[in-house]
Amino acid sequence: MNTPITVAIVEDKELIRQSLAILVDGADGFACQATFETAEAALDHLPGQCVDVVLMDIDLPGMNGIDCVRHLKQLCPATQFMMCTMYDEDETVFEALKAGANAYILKRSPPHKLLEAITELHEGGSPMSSTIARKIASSFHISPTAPNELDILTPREREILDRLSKGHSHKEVAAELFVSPTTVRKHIFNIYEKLQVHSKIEAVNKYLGRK
Amino acid sequence: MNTPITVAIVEDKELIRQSLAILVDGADGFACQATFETAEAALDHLPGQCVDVVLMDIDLPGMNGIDCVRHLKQLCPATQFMMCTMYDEDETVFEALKAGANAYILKRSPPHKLLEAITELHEGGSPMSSTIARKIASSFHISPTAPNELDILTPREREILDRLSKGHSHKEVAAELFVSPTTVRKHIFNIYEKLQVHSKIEAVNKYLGRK
DNA sequence: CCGACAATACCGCATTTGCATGATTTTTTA
DNA sequence: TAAAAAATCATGCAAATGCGGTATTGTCGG
Repeated sequence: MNTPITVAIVEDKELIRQSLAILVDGADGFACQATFETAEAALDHLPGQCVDVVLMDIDLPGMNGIDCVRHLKQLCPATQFMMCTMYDEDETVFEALKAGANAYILKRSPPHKLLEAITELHEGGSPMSSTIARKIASSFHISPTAPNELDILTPREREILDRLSKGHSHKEVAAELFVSPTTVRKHIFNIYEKLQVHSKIEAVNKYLGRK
Repeated sequence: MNTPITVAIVEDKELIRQSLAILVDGADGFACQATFETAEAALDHLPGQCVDVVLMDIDLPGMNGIDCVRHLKQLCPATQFMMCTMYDEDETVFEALKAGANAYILKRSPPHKLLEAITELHEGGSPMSSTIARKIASSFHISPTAPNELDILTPREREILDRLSKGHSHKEVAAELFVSPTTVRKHIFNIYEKLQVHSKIEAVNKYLGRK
């Protein structure tokens, strides 16, 4: 415990902010260096003192915690951000991760779990409340409904669609595959019929599984 | 602890398999119902007895653990799979998640952590070793090189690009935004210049962050 | 052997798109 | 407030694209 992990807290609710500060400061090996009521206050003062870990509430008045992380991560790349929220809503989780957060825990976590999470985060891990982690894991699962659509395409059609998805034109694909441009156009036409679309972008979106 | 969590273990190394079985069976609330040396053996016998949780090694002789999960997940959708491996290589993590695994821990985890993870997994969580979780979290981060590209677009240009990405033509976008089609075309032209691309698909690929 | 399908290829037409040039008005910002 | 940036609109051309029909060849399964 030579040098304690320095922590900052961004949380608008007085009671929670104080509780967290006391918990962190009271524990061995941790030092609560600053607390802020708003995202704006954190943005003003944190860049100067770049702490190790920031506990960030999401539902703040004014700027929300996610946008705050997005900005702070630019200014303090070394600082680790732990989102700390009441709810486990789908969208916010992914937005927070995109913004640069490396941990996401629910406020209902027991105190010792919280301290453990801070340590893990500081050591290069990414602690997640398990329900949060499940959401993330699920987002990787291949959906069992979609794949059939692409199954009805022939290998040649998939080949062409793949090249279209990389931004190549009829002519370019034809040259790459050593066939006539009209052939490629015919294939594309067939692909559209099978996938029930009417443009390259719609076809590519289906191909890449994003609609 | 009314009904214990039933567990199966797939692991080729005798010593590790035995250790895990003893650990699980010895703990309160857990029951090790089967152990297998190979993926093939698990595929043969598991579907009949569908346990709650399967601990799956990845580096198996013959079929690897990831492909094994891919097949078993179809046959036993209710069973939860925990990948259990020595190394934390990038690709295998994501492949395992895609295959349907909901937990991924390193073998070096202490025994009590392992039991805790099994419980969490069974209760709907997705326990991950923290270094694994970091990899996953990082995969969501917007790369620090790319974002500038989209930042140089104006809000209006992003709006238009977003609609293009949904497969709308410039005419449709014009109608949606109540402006002239020529205006939309001008915007699109400006977008191409800023992103250094020459077609819709290339622009949309950059917009959606996949090149 | 024959029908179904895939892959190849062509013609033609209307529309969309990529690219160039130019201009006006509003908004932002220095 | 003056300069810069953004949003709006227009005209025009050549190429790419979407959509329709037609036809030949080869492969595969019944």
